Amino acid sequence: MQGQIGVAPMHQVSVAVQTPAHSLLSGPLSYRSAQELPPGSLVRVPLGSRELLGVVWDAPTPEHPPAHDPDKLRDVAAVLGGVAPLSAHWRRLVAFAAGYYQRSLGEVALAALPPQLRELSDGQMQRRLRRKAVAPDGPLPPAEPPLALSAEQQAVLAQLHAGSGTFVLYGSTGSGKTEVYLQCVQTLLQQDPQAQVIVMVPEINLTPQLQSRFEARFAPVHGPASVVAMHSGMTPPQRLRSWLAAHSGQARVVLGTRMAVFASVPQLRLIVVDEEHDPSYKQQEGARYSARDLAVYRGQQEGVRVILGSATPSLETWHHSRPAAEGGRYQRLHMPSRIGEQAQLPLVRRVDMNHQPRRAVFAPPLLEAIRERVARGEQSLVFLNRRGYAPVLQCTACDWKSDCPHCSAYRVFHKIDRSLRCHHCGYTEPVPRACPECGNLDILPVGRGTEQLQEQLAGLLGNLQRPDGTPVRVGRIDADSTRQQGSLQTQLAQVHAGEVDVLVGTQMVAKGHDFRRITLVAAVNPDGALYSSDFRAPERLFSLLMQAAGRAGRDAGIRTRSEMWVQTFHPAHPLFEALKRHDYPAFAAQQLAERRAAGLPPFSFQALLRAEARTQEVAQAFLTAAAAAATDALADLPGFALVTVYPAVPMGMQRVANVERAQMLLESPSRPALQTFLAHWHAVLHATRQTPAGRGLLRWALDVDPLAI
DNA sequence: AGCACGCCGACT
DNA sequence: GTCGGCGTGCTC
Repeated sequence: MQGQIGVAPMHQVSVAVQTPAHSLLSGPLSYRSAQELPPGSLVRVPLGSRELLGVVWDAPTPEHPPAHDPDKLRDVAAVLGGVAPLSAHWRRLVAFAAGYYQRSLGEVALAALPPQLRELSDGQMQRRLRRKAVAPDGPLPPAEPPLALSAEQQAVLAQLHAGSGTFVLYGSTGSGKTEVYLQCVQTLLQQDPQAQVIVMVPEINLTPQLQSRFEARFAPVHGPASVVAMHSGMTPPQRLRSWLAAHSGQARVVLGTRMAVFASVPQLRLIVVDEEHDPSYKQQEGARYSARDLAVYRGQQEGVRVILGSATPSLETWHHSRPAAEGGRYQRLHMPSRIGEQAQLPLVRRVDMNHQPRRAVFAPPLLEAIRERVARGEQSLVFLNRRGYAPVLQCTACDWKSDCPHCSAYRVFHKIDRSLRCHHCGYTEPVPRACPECGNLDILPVGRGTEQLQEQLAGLLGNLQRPDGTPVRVGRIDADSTRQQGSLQTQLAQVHAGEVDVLVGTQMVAKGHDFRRITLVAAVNPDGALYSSDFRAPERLFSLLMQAAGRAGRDAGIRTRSEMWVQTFHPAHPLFEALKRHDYPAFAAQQLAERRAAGLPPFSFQALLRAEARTQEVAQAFLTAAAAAATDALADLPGFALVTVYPAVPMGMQRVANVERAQMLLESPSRPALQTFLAHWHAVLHATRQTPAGRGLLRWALDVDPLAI
């Protein structure tokens, strides 16, 4: 390299490398290169004493000269020649995400690449690329034929093919949304031998099921590597292989979780976001992006269709899909009917807990209904969104409770291993024999979780027999029972095989899994979300209950109409009224009216500044100083007056692992005004950290479009 | 954020 | 005398 100085002209390149947004090195760094490197090239560059993977961004122009002394630039160490440069579309997506979510370009760019790319040299890379794809054993099975479509599905498919832009596929659980995705993809892949699509699901758990459906349909036609998965549960080599297959155009379908929105897909023709309302699409650390929102942006940029599918769309999406005459930007497609012989939606029954025996966990009529199901050989699903045996342990003599010493939360009692576990920091201890405060031997569980429900149900149904004379079995599926790799799949298989009569579970079982023989779903205690301080709690509850209800009665062979039972102290609540009618539009209209009146999203835009420190005072002092600095430094910005900065407050979970957390809400009716404010605030925040108000601060972060406040 | 350099306590 | 604690400061 050095020998070429003065011989070959040296080029200057800007390179995005992984630098945190907090440091002063937030933009791309400048390097010298003997070769001219097209934007998007992958390179290795020296930074300090390290050598890092970087992405060539744009060459410095006269308008944007390198910020650094040109004589002190270091040379690009290596070019990953085996990998084609990342496209301008990909770079624009990354740049947009970095700007919108207030993170550094390099951080977003590198997070969007498979981690193993950072470790491989060009030589290793070339070897990896030369390795032939493993030939499948024997001939491929014939492609699974497409299913016959209902009239509704056909109409929707026709509109998808005729139109362009962003679509909302609003269809009940069981209305056959997946088949619509499959056939839409099939047509696109047939039309264009290079076409590629991205299909996203909210959770890793849901990928195997969908992947096998896509593979059965497309692998025999387009090759064994035509469908690849992309999620964080894969090993680094698997992720690299999928990424390269997508980047090289070999993979035609990229199926994955939110990270898949950043996949390099050169011939993108469609993005599907299934269950688009699901909160999992929002990344909750690092760059806090919404994969659903980025999918819509990416679709617009690349001029390809985006399908947002849900039975209960997010209110933001629903609002955007109002009629175009009212300002809607997405096209709403509706599939109201369930397909198959069992076309009815489950009957929703509300149980007024005010009129049930006091302290009853299960209302007698619900128990009776479960017993009937067991006797008929049908399955029931009991849903409670709280794992463990009891959320807190309490002393009967003094006021001791099972607090976590490191967090502002109770430790949860897990009877299975007699432990007290903090669900926030993980701190676990054996249950004390006596009260640690006063020595009293009577310490009692308060409230209940899935473990306790399972135990109580087993007790209440204990004398019951299944039709074949064997005793009733009560199973449980939650994050605790599925901790082991593959254990969820095993337990689901047991449920499918009919080994369990009553299944107790958290929201994990409400999402996406088909239970063919379940004819009763019960929500034991859903009232918590009705009067929550989180304005999105009702939306989440409605969606969860609709999804849970959708688990029931998907087997055409079962003749009894399935039922969804809701135990509540507020049976007349509008949320349950709408649920009873399966009336999402009514629920959405009511919620949107409230949001409009209160000036909440989607009628305003929000961001949170979060701060962490050893003490609450230090965390809040930083936030308050940051707000004051904004008033001083940003007052002349266009739209400044449209941004409301609320006072700093402790976070809902105030202390986690001995770190105090505080936050400050920003709100504006104008997204551009909020964006302008945030973009300029960044430098101010950085400077505020250096002032006395930033002393002792552990870290700060911005969350744009936060889901929970 | 890494990873250096740098200046003070308990060990082979 | 050195190994190592983590406090500031720099990285194109």
